[in-house]
Amino acid sequence: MRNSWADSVENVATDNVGPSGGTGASASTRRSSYVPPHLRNKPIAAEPLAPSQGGPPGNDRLGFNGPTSGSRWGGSRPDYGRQGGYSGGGRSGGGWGGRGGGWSREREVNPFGNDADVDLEQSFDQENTGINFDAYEDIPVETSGENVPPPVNTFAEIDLGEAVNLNIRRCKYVKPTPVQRYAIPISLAGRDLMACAQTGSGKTAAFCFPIISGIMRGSFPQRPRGVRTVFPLALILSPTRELSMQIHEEAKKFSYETGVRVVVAYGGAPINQQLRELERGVDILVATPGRLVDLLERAKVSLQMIRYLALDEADRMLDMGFEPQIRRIVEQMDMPPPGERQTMLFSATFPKEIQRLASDFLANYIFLAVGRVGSSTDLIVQRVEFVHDGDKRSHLMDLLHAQMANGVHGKHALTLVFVETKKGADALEHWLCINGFPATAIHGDRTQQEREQALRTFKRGDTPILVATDVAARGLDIPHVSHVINFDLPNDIDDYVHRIGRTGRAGKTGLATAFFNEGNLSMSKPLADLMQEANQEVPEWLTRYASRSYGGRNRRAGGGRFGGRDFRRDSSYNRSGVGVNYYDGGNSSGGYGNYSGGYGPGVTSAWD
DNA sequence: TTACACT
Repeated sequence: MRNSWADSVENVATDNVGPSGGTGASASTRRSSYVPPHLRNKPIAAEPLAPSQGGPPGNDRLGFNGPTSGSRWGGSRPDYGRQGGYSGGGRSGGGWGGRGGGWSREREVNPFGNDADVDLEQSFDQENTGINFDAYEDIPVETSGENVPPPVNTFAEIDLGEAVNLNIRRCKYVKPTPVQRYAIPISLAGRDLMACAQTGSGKTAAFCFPIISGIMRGSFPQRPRGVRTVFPLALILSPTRELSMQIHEEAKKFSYETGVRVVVAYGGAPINQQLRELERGVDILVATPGRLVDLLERAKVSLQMIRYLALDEADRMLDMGFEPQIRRIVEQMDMPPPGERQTMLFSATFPKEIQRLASDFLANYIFLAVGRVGSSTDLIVQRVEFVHDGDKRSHLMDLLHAQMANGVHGKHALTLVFVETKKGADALEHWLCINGFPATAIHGDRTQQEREQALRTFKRGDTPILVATDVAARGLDIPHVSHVINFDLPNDIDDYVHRIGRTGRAGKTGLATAFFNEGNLSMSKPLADLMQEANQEVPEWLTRYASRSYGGRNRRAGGGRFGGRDFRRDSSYNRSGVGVNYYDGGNSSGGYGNYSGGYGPGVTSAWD
């Protein structure tokens, strides 16, 4: 049902974010044969498997047994340096028929919906991708580290395999985003990676594609069977339940009909259903830390077969609240150490002290910084207004009324309002509702059902205003958020960066308004600096506050147009200062000669 | 000090 205001914004917000993830759709009927998991990696017999052959016994749910060999991708890649990695390329003639396969005989739900294959033959124009590639022109990129693999320009250049390539087309991805262009070759080369890139710039695909293709072509020892413990090959951790769900949804699209199984586990939901999913088999586990620790303690999951570890929103995962849990998972359970697994850390912000912590998890890693696509660029118009606490509600009301008067609201113009506390979120939601604004709220004191419901009605536009705590600050991809209001400013500039990154997604423009008052003095300088960097109009009064330099504990991760800079380059972490050349400013060649593994000479001792 | 992360 469309009404006039919806029509009026239709032209403004015409993003198209690919196919919706329909559920209940039947699997493609084209799939005529099935290669069971326990045969997929068998040495290849002379004849390909007949459609009717094989099929696991009903209780064969731990898959991938038997000696492994066989890669459909026989060609060898240039070796970019990792010794003893898991990139099992080089063999030829193997394969499992390119028809997918899987852990159980049940049909895999088509995450693309019924009609996904219909237009596969059409040529894709950029209108369909949901990503405005023009916005990616001239994105500045920095890489550092030893022997950095060169970026690619097209998916065709990347050897991800037929099945993944098909999913890329189903996703209507025309060409890789900047972070994908750099991160995928790095990851395919088996290298560890620390990457700064705004979510919404294709980060999830950047770490999922290499993991999926690596699992498909890799050879792994037989996973124990007959026990209630499952042994995933890849672990993806994220700081919130909703973000884990979102990663899971995406990963299922990327792995459709590849035979690679993705399972999600998070708290607030009944554990039994998650356990059942796990017991049906799992290659890639997406999880929040708390629930994963629970599963590990119950010995339902073992990490001893982990070959890929990805931390999304890695700086959050390593900050005070999360660090002990993450260390426990990564260092104190049965996960293979750095060097024996491949580790990828992604975040839009990477403060140096967090980089230092993170380097414990990495071996000879490459640092990658992709200029922000969605936050401190001109894609987001940032405004700051001086509003006393007592005036915030009426000021918010003014903003919302003004929006409505301009026709900027409705299904395609959602407003996300960030507050500091859970109580504050409830209070503001209630106040908005009794004042006639269709609002809902999401925060950690609501039940998981309520949280998911809130996100759903917000996305659908049924409640086009969402009041949120920082639970919604990171990573969530909510199309059509046209306005982010920082009703309460966060205490940390990086949190601000993540919050406003909920708008201006995938190359589209957005508006971010912040309410500033005496309670936010410590934010004046970092906020003014950030806005300045982003060519935003900085109000004169904010510059005045900033020049008085309050607080000062608010670090900017890096300068200029980047979300961060390799802390190994910072001389304060490098006492010796002797010609350590980690850094190649032009992302091209040369300049790695002095790097000798680990963190490099003079660096390891810098903080111990 | 808050928020997030398991029953």
